[in-house]
Amino acid sequence: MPEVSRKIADAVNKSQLEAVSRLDGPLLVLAGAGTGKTRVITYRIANMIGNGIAPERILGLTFTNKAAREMRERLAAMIPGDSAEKVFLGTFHSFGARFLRRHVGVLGFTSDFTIADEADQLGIMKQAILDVDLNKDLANPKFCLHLTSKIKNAMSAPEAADIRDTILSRFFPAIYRRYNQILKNQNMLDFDDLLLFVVMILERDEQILERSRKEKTHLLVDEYQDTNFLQFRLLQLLAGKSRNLCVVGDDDQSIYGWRGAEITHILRFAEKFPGAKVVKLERNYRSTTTILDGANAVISLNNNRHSKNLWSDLGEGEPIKIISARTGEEEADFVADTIIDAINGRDRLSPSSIAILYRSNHLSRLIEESLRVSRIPYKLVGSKSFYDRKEVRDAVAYLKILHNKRDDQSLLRIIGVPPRGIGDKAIEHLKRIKAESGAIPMGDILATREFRASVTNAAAKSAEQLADTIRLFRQEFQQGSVEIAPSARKYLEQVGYLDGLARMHKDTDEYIRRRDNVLELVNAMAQYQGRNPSATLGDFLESHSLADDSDKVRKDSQDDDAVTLMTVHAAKGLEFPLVLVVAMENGMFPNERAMRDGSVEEERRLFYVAMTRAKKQLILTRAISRMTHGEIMRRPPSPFLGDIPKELTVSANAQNAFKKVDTETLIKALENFTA
DNA sequence: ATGTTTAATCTTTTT
DNA sequence: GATTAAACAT
Repeated sequence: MPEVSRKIADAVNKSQLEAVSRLDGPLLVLAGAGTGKTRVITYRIANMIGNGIAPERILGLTFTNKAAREMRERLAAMIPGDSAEKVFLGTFHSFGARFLRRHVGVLGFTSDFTIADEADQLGIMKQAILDVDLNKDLANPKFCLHLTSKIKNAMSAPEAADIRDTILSRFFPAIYRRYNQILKNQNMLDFDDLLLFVVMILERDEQILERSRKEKTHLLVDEYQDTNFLQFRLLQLLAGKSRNLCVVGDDDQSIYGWRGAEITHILRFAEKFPGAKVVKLERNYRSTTTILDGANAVISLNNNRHSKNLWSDLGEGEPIKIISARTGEEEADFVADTIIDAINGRDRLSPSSIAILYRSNHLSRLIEESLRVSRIPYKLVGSKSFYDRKEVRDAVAYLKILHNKRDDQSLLRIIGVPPRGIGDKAIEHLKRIKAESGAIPMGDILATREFRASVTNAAAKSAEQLADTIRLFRQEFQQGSVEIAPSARKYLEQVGYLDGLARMHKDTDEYIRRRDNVLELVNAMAQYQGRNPSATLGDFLESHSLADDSDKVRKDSQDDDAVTLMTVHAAKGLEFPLVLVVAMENGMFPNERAMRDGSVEEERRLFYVAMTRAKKQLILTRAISRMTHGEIMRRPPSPFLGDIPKELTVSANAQNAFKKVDTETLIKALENFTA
């Protein structure tokens, strides 16, 4: 076994040391919640470098950008020089994107491909359905995208899709092929292609495979329980015969089954990589025994799991609170009151040490209102983020068409925004000519005689202007060594978008707000280039496409010290002294639709993740009735609440928890007192 | 072609 | 309850 530096050996416990020091061959680290997983990974990388493995040859894959960022920071603090910079640490998808920029040529794409976002995918799928002449009532575009993703992730043929509808099952293969063809025509890849194409190239091309294996000799994967088939296959290919593959994960925290993740990968790792060493991390450094025992009791009801025995020596602490409110509003008020008490009361918690978790995004709304009324600073992770605003997406589309002239989706998005005399009719002609001509980019059609002859003078004129401006700035950006932010701003002005916003919104406040959002995007570009001085527009767009929830944080105040609101999914990997989980009702958590898909165990794992985020105190709240779809719904409490042993919990009603005295009663009481 | 009103459709989780 | 598509009026 390789030497481990004294500094590292002193910083880890016995089982952690095993995981850190065994550098060759397959290794599975089963890391329960709060057992120092990130610590193990970073120390392990430091140990690799300490033992002479070149940092360039280490490939660390994660599922979120945030996890990658965190690891790099911790690594940089640990090892001297710029070695930490040289390790590839990133998401599977960003690795795929980087790999494909080099190699995607063999599949007929060019290296300046763009990544299709959800809106692009939907638009392309709608077009594909239209192209195969199917009545759109028969082929739901969203459902088709779902099927497409499943097919790609399983690397199977569209004929193998599991479709009950006989008509759709007959047409789906054609739709699937047409969808991919449109993507290719536009030099675009969807998210799944980012993984699929890497695997295809590695399987097909022995030389690239050998070269890749030599380049990355030591692989490390975080959150292995979330890998899907493509990701598994990628690891298998890259690991090769040397199989220097270390995967870290916790089967109990597998919560992405709906996205194709297969828990069997972690359950059967030792079968797929015979001779694999297995290290279990069971000592929890995070939570009180009350919280841990509660979480263990809940998760032990699952059948499909590695047995494990998580323990901590952090003391019993407070019991788990279960609070019933009459309505969602009352629940939200209770949450705000609890937080005020935690901050100002004897606990003196800082807002940033408090998290409010929920199963689905829309549940944040009521809570937000209460927090605002109570003037509690908060930040919202994910959900309707800044980047989802219409004006920001429009601005991004303007930039995308600049970078990729074949991106028809972006052109269609911006051609009528702001209104410039090109309306439905002109767009019909544009699409018609596109269909007749084959693969000519729509942007080029704008300048053709046929198009100009088909539409009104006004439309032809502004189409020409639009095409000219785009061409002009495309050249500017292609020259490289451009300061992307100022150029982007100039472009958005000259193309008439910023002025257009004013025309589109008579309400000046709204106009200013939207313009500020667009300028905020420009600002984000400047910051991006500040971090990566040689960055091009394409680089910015890629990082924008691959951004995840943890990159999308909406702050309600400038204060960094704020309460965090997020979904349980977004909370994975994080910890907080005080955690509140809201909407603990049957149907909400566990989620009704998820239950219909038969994934009770995954819902339970999700609840396990929620519980194990808490270090000192866990509060679970529910509302007896709640507004959903605009009508009041009564729901029974979540069955998960009953799965927690009674001796670990205390239950109460929200209205008794914080006695609210309105001013009138107070005055009366005072009067009585003075009298 | 564009602006305004009404109807409809959904909210599970996301790289 | 909020966003988006479709229908209608200017």
